Amino acid sequence: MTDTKPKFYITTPIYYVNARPHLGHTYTTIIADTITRYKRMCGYDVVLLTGTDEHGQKVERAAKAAHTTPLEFADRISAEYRALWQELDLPVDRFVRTTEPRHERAVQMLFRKALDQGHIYKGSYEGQYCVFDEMYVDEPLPGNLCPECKRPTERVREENYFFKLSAFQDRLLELYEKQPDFIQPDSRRNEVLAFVRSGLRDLSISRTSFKWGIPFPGDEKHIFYVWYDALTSYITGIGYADDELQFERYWPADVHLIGKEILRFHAVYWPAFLMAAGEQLPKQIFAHGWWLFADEKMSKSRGNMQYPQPIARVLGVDALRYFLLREMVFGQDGNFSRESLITRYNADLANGLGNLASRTLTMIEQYLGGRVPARSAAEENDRDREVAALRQTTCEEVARFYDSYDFSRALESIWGLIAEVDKYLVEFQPWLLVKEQSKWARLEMVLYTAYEVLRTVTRLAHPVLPHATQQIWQQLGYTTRLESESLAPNWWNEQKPAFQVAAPQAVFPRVDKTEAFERIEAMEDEIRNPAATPSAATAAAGASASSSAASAGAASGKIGIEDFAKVEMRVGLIKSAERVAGADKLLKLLVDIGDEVRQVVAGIATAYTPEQIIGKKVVVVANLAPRKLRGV
RNA sequence: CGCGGGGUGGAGCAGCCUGGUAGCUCGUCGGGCUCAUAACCCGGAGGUCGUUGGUUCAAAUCCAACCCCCGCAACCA
Repeated sequence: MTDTKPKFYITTPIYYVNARPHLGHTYTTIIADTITRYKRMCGYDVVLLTGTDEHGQKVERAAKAAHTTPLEFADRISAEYRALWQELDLPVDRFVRTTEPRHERAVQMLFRKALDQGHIYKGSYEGQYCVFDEMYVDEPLPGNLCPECKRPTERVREENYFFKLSAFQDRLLELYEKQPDFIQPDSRRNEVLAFVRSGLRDLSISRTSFKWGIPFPGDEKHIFYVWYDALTSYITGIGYADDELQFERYWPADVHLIGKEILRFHAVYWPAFLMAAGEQLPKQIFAHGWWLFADEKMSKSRGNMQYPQPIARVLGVDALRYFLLREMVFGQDGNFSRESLITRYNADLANGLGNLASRTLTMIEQYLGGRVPARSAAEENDRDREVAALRQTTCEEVARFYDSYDFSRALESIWGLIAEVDKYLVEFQPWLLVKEQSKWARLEMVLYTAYEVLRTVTRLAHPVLPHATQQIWQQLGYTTRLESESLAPNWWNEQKPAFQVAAPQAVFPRVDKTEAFERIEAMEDEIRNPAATPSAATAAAGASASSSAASAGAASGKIGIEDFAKVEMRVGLIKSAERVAGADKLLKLLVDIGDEVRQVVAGIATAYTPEQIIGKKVVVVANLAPRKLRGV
């Protein structure tokens, strides 16, 4: 059945597990989700891919610092990403982890094809290497600092496998030439053109200095360069090495959505890697800008890291989506502030869409007994026709903007239509018409116009505001899922069924600015500075960390998956156990959880004696904040 | 000659590619209305569009030079 529909394959980057998901990742994923919803309403069979990039020296080192293995470390962060997308209702069709076996197969397959075509050679390279950025410094003079991170570089001589990037310079330039929209927006395309024209050097695509990566087929000393590995995930997720039919259906990708900082990898390396293997190229690389915070780049050290959860929890997921898509101008950087977030929420969502829905539905309910108004040609005047015309041009315009991923303009256009009807209602004052029976026909025509616009706006805004629009849709009297309604061209001419509206309910209740601000800020602080991590606490104090043994724990209340994902559970072996003086339920346990021996206090003395429990294995929540119990 | 982004009424931005009455949101002042989530509507005040020079009948918009701000260690869309 889906085979009859045209396909649309879209990807976000696969996010590096070195960082916890923040507003930036969320932005990209929200755009991807919005495009996905839009394309589905236009009748496409859409596949949305995201995932986590889990290899590389940085992960290896971060894991070591966290006293864990790279895989466990990656597991944890990867789970955080999945939990976040779930919390924000961003359903992804394919989630690729670069540590999966299928991905390893895909990378090796792509590589073998390039190898067979003679695009890979083994060479030795000696130069100044920046360990941190995992790259060679251009001018290999000893003592040079890394141009990226200004750290000292190390003299490294490596036998590496090289990819003949230099051989693809002309073909790449030809690609940019023939497909001007391959890289969007245009300003980004110019950057890439300049870079490629300046000359491409062959690229070392293997590493031997560390182990955390995908092994080279036939030469186990080597592992793949992280970008060769990571980019391949775009084909892993649609069956490159496993499912030829699926791969043929969905590849090439219709758009790779990325942030501007990884443009070179996507616009230069990736097409070259694919060309070398004889695979088709993605149709478009779309690079968006960054969110700045008070004009500064988001960064941990500045303490202005922004997380999406507080916004979603205080104002709702739709408010977050609306703000991000409305405020960021096409291809540029955007400024994030809670002030403008809340202002936009109140002005556009509460006073704009929410209020229009409320007043329209209330009047229909009060004046027409809830019956959906019908159009009457006899009562229609020029002004009505003007609004109807605007309704149609808005539909067409919004489709164009959505098609070019210009969300701020699409939303502006939709909101222009909302404002038009607010004006229209004041102009014809249905609340006065209702007082004279002779004007009831006219009244219905006015309400018809308002209803039509509200219906239109609800549908148009659905890709951006999936939850609120569904609510309004039901208040309009529909029982269908809005996502299964069409946004394909000319949908606006379809007949609407006759039925009763449902009771109006506020979909975007106004919020008190100060209060909302403070709530968001408080949650933000909590995420930024979580209670001291257990490893840090034990290392610093060498003292009491208390934790609950799962066998004794009884969860009270329900937690969301996002909370569960934060819980780090470890299996530990109980080394010793003793009763806690002055408490008849508590046992003090020393539990070996692999990289440390943790002291745990558990309220299980009534069920187990110390003798019984020594040597048993238990599940421990390893990242529970330490607390003193009975002085232990 | 490092790269990139930007300088437009109090704040945040659009417009610049495809020159032709300076627009939007918020704020502010005054008025209207009462269906609505103290909302909505109308009107006002407020800008020589960073500077200088050039092209042109005409420049925020094109060209040149200059000034200023921001990002370019890590995290990182």
